[in-house]
Amino acid sequence: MNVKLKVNSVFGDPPAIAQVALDVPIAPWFDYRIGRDLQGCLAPGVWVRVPWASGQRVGIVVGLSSQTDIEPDRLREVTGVLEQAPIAPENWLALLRFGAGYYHRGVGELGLLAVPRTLRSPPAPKARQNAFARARSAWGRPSARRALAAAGGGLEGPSGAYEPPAAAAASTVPTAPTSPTVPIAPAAPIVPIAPTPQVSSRQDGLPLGADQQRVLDALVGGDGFAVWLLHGVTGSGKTEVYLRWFEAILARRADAQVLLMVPEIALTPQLAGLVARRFPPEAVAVLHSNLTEAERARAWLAAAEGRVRVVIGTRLAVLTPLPGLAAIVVDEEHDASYRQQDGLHYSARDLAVAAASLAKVPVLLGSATPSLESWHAARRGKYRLLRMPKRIGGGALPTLSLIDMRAFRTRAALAPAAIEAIGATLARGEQALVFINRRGYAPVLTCEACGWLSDCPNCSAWRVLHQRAQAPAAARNAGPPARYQLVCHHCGVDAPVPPACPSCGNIGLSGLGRGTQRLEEELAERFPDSRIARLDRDVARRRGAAQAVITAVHEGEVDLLVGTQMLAKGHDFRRLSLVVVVDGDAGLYSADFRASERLFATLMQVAGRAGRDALASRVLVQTRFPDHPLFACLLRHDYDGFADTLLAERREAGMPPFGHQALLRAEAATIGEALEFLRLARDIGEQCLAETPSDEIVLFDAVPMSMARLKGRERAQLLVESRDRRALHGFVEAWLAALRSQRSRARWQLEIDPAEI
DNA sequence: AGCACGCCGACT
DNA sequence: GTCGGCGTGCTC
Repeated sequence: MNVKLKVNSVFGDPPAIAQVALDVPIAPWFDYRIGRDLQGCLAPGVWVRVPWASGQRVGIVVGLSSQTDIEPDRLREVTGVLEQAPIAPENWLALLRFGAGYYHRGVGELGLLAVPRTLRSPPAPKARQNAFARARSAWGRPSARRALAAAGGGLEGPSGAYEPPAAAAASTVPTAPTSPTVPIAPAAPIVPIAPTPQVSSRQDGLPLGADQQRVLDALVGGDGFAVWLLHGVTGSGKTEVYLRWFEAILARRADAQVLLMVPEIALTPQLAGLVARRFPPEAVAVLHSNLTEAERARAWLAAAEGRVRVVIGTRLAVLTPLPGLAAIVVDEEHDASYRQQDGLHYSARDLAVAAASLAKVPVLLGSATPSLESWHAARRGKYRLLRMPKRIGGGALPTLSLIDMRAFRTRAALAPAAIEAIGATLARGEQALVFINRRGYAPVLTCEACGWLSDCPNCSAWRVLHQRAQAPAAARNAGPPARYQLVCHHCGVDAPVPPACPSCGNIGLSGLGRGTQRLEEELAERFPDSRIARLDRDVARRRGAAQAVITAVHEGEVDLLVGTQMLAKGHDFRRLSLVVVVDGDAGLYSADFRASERLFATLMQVAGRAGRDALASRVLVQTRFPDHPLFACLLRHDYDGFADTLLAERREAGMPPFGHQALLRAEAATIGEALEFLRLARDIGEQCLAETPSDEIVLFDAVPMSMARLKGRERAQLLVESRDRRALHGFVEAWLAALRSQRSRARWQLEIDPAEI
């Protein structure tokens, strides 16, 4: 490609061009002329208003330059500075630059993602008050912490202003080192944090356990950037370690801020509540997707101006500017909800590590079942491994056993042994949990007689059932309709479903992982006298409904709890002594190579729900594959064994974390159009490779996606793999440039490190 | 991504 | 006669 030639140099040295990041996905930034009145007022991190098409937009200056290659007559002028906005700290800008480069997106796309809408929309000329000023002045009011109270389960913050000791009140809001001659937001008092617990917590007054103390000592003794991987079983007291570490860090510097990332606030109310009670309420901000716009603006601004010391949030919180960032904790770091699944796909866990590195501060990744990526990094010595293998208070881990479902040819969801165990538990007056491990996996085909599974002739992946796209009318009349196909999501190979088992000739082939629909009826029939409650997405959609169910369980108003994924997390039910996992192998065989890693984590986690209060507890896992090595490790509570086995497999297959992936997804009105675009993209990719030979890159064939017929549009995807991350990113850069100049009716998007394929 | 402009169906 | 469907094109 030829380089472009037009460079409009501007006379005089003072940079006359501002590079402004906007939330517009067509360029990394946009150049604007700097008018005379704004000379010297602009610097990286300053928020500005700029003209955009027929309107105005809010953006952030990310650079200054004396030249541009935009034609002079198209170049427009910065309208003005948002003087009420806090200057973006350098650590945040650095994270945005890194993230934008890594995900091949614009700085503004990433950076403005987490900025509350009210703050990033251009101020209305006739608005009574500036959005920033409004959000700022509202923070002290009790209503501002309603969200915190909700998350924390009934926290009542002191009303009115908090009066800090004089020493702390003297400090000011830190500003970016690049801060130019722009008025700074009024300094707010910083809340001091004492190094000792102030309010009661679960472990208050108790000394830390030996493991906890050892881990805390290691953390507190660290300095500068480090990634710590804390592998601690459920109930080992990770939360208390986080809190004490935070207290130590916050006590060191009056402007220090810490970030606690959690998978989903609504599902980890205990953690949020604990933190909220441990620190002065005005020192804590909670950021999650259930906040109202006003709440979000207040919390975000308080964090961005350094007025709060502790920020608790879900994945988006990693993109909050924190001028005093001093440490990050990612709790349950393996959790899938750290990955943004639509729009701009990113991994908040990975960004947290990058943020820590760029800010030269430590980050702690905590989990009972670390992601294989993190485990591998720890094994290589890149991350520092810390262990807490025992439950605090010497509580025993639950006893796990398997129920072999191959013995039952009926479609009943529960085996007799499971029903019997539930009955015995209820008879003792204890609680039981029936866990449904349902997920939207495309099912693998299996033979009910011999256990054959639809493997792929080309790779180490499984082929999964796809509903065939509508066949052309001519073909439809031609013969028996082949409604299903077997498709490999990895290499793209497809074939009609065989009429009989290729291994034993049996006719009974079926999709794996069906048949939990009747579960509740079955339970109601079997245990008519028990109080049954259900908790799943549908129930949780209603505001407060999930909390109501959980409260009822805590108060002993429920005997039998039936639920999905959301019950696997965080909750600590005291009288729960039995967990039955209905479909313990859902996802064991799936198109997605990460499915078994997720299954193991889910099963370990749900097992951790049982018996945290010293009741002798059991976990029963129903499966049709009791010989699978995953279960052997699970029964022994052997994470290491499982992870190392899986790592060896991944190494063999060149899969992450040993290989790296990018996924091109396309969406069009018909599957034909989507595939056509991807085939073209593949040709273009091959050309890119021919120009810049890099034998490490593998482009696979386009795969039509069956499940995703959203809004009448069809989707397809194409996988790219490489052993060498740099080579992959270099290729992607060139490939994207070529693809963008292509016009197609297909809508497409490139995903780095795809979560599911 | 928004948001304009622009050219064809069912409604007061 | 209009309101409105979303196809196409543009934004420093």
